[in-house]
Amino acid sequence: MTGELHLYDTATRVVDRFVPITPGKVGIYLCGATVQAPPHIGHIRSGVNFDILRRWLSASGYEVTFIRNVTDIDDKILHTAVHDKAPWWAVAMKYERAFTFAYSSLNVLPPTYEPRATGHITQMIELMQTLIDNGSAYAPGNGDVYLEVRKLKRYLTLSNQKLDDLQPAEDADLTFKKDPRDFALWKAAKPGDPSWPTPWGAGRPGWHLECSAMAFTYLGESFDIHGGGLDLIFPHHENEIAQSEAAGYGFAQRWMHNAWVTTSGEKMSKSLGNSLRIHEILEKAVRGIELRWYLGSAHYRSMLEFSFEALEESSVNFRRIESFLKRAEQIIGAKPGLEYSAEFASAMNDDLAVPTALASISESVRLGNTAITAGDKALVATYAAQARGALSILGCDPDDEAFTSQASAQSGALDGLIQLALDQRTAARARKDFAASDAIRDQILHLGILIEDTPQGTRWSIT
RNA sequence: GGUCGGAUGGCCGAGAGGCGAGGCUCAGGACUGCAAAUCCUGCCACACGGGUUCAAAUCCCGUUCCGACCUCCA
Repeated sequence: MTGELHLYDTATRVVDRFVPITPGKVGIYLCGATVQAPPHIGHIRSGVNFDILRRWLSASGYEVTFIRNVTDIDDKILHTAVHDKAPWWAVAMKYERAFTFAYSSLNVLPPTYEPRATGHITQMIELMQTLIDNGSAYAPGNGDVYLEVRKLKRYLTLSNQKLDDLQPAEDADLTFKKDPRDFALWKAAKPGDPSWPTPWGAGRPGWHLECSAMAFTYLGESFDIHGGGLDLIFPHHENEIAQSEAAGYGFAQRWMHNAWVTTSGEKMSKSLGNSLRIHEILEKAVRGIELRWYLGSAHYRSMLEFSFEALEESSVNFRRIESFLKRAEQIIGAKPGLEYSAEFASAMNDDLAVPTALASISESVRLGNTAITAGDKALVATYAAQARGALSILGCDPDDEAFTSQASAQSGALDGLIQLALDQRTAARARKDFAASDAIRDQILHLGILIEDTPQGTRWSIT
């Protein structure tokens, strides 16, 4: 692959060269969370995958505008609110915070802007007005507003389906719809539900409208990349396209969809109850940086079959790279730089071939370790910079503040105490009292501190 | 019924006509007081049956199994 970025497009099902609308700039809209429950690792995989895309675009010199929405009003939020006996807006805020926590724990960069659906009712009404004025949508008079899908020039172009092949909705309500496949832009208020006034009656947004309205507000009529999970292709993204194109917008030039995290071969789903929550994994299993490494390690279009064994194995792999960087830092006497190899770049340019990019990092680490043995400081610095720079693009730089601030609290005094024990042990080894030195090593290991003897002296790390 | 994916070594996970990705595990070696770490070597896999080709994990035909979407979904 060349030095030019190539990306897959769900609409064409082909990997081709990425050409932005405006040279040097990229606008991305990512469907973010519907804040109805705590985030599971599938949600955050999507965040991580697109964060890697964003970081690679930035590293490649693009100025990226990254919009990731929060859908803070929908049926499930209202149901949860009733169940929890809490106001719907409290439910939405609670889970929005949980998502924000999960994103930041895994070093997913905050979006350029994070618009909430409820903050864009005005823009939605404007969009609906446009669609009604040009005959694409209709308000039957009960407060609902529908898009008339039979009138569209094209529809279902992403999922490549035929309108008549779709399984008819079982509960299609034809009281107000002209066609059972017409979808709601706006839903009339029911007693007790939150509502906003519109020219067609009080109500609340349908599911798809907010993304079209917000993408237009922040990225304009046409923008470069629209992303989301595989399951959003239909109906969500099809309906976004329908609304936006009916309004005369060019909308997204490229569609990218991340695949699932699965457990036992099945999609991780809220309804099946097999979801793995981010905070549970961080409490029980691994650090944030390791979870990120794992979630980012498979290609974004491949299923990732989750298991704690695989997560642990992946973490072992990561710690090897991390420990190389630590040793390299000691030897060169400074933080390694932030470069990346040509192999890494060409892998990333090939539709973000992270697994291949990972192989190039392993190569840098191996060569770097050999350079350490050889005592070649310049080479150590070169390979350490390659590894660290590549890690940084994947959002897994161990020296990134996002991670160091999580761990550094305990160091300080501990450092001195451990040094005391190490001095005792070094003295014992000097007088060949190996029973004593091994006893120190064993005892300190029980406390979770690993001691290693190297030609450069004894080093320790927290296990 | 329609649409779309997948099946790769003990495990994870790339690749998409020839030149054995990478990692983890395991075994052996080097180094080491011993460990650990590191490096080296080894472990020749592509669901099944046909076909095309000088050459197939990769292309074609068929089969089996698994999964996703079809108006809640990352």
